[in-house]
Amino acid sequence: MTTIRDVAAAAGVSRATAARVLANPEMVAEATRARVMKSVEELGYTRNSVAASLRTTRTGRIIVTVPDISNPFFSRVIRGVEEAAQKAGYAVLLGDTRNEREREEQYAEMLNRREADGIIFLGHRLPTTLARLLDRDGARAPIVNGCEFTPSLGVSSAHIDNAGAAHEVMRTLYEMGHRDIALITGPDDSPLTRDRLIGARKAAEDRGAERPIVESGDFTIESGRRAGMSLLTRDRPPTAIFCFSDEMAIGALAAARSAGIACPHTISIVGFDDIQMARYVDPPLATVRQPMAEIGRRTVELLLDILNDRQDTPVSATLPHQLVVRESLGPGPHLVASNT
Amino acid sequence: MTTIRDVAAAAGVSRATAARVLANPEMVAEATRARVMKSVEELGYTRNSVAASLRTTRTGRIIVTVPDISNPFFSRVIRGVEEAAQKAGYAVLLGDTRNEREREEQYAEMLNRREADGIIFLGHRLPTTLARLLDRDGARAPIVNGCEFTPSLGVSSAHIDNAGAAHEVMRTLYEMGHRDIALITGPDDSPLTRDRLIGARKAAEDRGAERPIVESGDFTIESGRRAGMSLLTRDRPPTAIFCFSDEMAIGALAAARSAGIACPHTISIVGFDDIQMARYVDPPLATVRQPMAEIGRRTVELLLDILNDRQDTPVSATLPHQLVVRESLGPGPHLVASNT
DNA sequence: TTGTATGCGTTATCAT
DNA sequence: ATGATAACGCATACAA
Repeated sequence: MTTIRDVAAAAGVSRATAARVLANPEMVAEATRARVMKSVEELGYTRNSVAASLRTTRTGRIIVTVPDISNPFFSRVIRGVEEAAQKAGYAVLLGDTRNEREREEQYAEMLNRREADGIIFLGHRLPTTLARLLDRDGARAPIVNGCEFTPSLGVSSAHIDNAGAAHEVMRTLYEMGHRDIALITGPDDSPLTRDRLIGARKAAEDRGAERPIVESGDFTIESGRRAGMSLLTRDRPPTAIFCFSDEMAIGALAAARSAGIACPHTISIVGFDDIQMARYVDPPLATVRQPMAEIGRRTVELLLDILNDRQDTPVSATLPHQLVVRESLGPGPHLVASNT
Repeated sequence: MTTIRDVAAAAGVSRATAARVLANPEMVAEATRARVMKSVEELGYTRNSVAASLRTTRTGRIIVTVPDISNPFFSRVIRGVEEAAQKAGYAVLLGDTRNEREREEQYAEMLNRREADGIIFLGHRLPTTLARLLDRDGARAPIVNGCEFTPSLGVSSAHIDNAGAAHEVMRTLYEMGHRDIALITGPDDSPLTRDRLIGARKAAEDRGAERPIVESGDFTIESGRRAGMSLLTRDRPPTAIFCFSDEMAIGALAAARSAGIACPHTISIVGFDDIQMARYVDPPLATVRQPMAEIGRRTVELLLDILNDRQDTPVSATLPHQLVVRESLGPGPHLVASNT
């Protein structure tokens, strides 16, 4: 491989000068610069980023861990991450953790080995390696979370107002005449589930309504189908189901179809995320739109702020969500009564 | 940061010995080893991978570029890649190229800068940087393709028999009594489109049937919807549409629904890939199953073979596909006639 | 079994 | 404006 040495030799200058042409061209005389550039071209020189990193202690990489890259919500977030990172000159090291703690730790360890400058973790578990780092460096540790926010972690995060969004959905369901409402949540230990649950229950309370029935899922289609089936075969089934992910809602939709229960006529279904598929299923799915790419971009910005010493206290970036009403949401049995 | 020097000093041995404990423990005396390990623990030492890479010229990373990570087909392939890479001790640098040549080149350049040991590109365009490398090192260049195979490139690749699969779909459609068949293909310049087109036309020829009508899309839902709409509003619409991706098929399904055309009664629709959503749409989508994760894993194996000098001639790995018949595929108008 | 010494290719400091 | 030179932290050939 050709090194800066070769270039310098070919151009008849010192290594220092050759290096300067590449790093600070304006510091070098026009003629010398041209000569060096010519050698660079001729020899096909490209900088060895490993050597550069050793010297500068910067890798130009960020790690991003995600519970499941094949989940359409996360893949959109990742797209935002990649876009922002690439624009800022960073490369993305992708870690699919499959929700396994061990894999989360493995990727966190990479930060210690200096394989990357920082880490963005999507998901709710803070690997112990990162906790240690956080302990030592506080808010200056290059760690950012996406989607789930737990203030006590002391980590910057980009997310929506999950409690608020869930509250809105429930209020809308009540206004449309629904009283028997069920929830299909995410895993019980996730702050995201917790926040939405808080918002949903608060709405019931505000309304003086019964507490919603709760089934928990894991955000997958299949878990939505199962939970949906279980809800729809109850003695007194709900008239509306609010799912904490679109994929689960699509599963619930499939459950209703196979049980011969019409949506939205007999059962209304609302999802969460507004993945692309939401508008193409039958009936089109009402949902809460999350700005997925923007969440991804924002986590990168938060991380860059830390890396560039522009931030020394954790930031909680709340991005706007939007309730998207589509045909899967119809009036409930109490609509008239509640309107008069 | 604590380095191997600190560890050596703390343990009262030379740097070499300390380093050996970590790399070749069996070469070091039991007692010394224990002493060194103790220092490692106490000081919280972790190897600086950048320095190690500079010395060994191995990064332990592979680059994977993908046209669109939010495409469910690719995200599954990537999952397979990540899994296999991680298992082999490699990390994955993800590049979402958005089908833009410039971005493809950018990621290819990273190989030159030694930011990774090899590259897997999903998509059909070979960046010029890689072409140059291939020119120089032939089959020993650490470059592998996934999904699309063009023998002339001289690159190892993992994929299915696209022509064969398309042939099978068409044959099945004919056998079920369809005569007016339309195709919604991918981009015209992709070998994948070309191969499937070849297979489909061959099937028509073998059958002595008319050439299928062709609309081209770009694998997205929206392009499928558009193409589907255009096909369904023809003077003499087809009775079956074979789409080169499930997402386009789902778009076509939506088009049929909005046009009031019943599937499968009036129009049969077949997709390609068997993404998870295929079985949950209404009606469930008939399709060709591709072993997505396996394709991903296999590309990694092919790359590792090159990196470990186990392979010096390009390999074309053809993985098995499977026609999956579901309700979106029904009998055509000529079923009885053709059977008697 | 352990230690000494060198170099990987940069970047950056300090002279000139 | 340019050059000489010293790290960065590790791995390893060679010597002891």
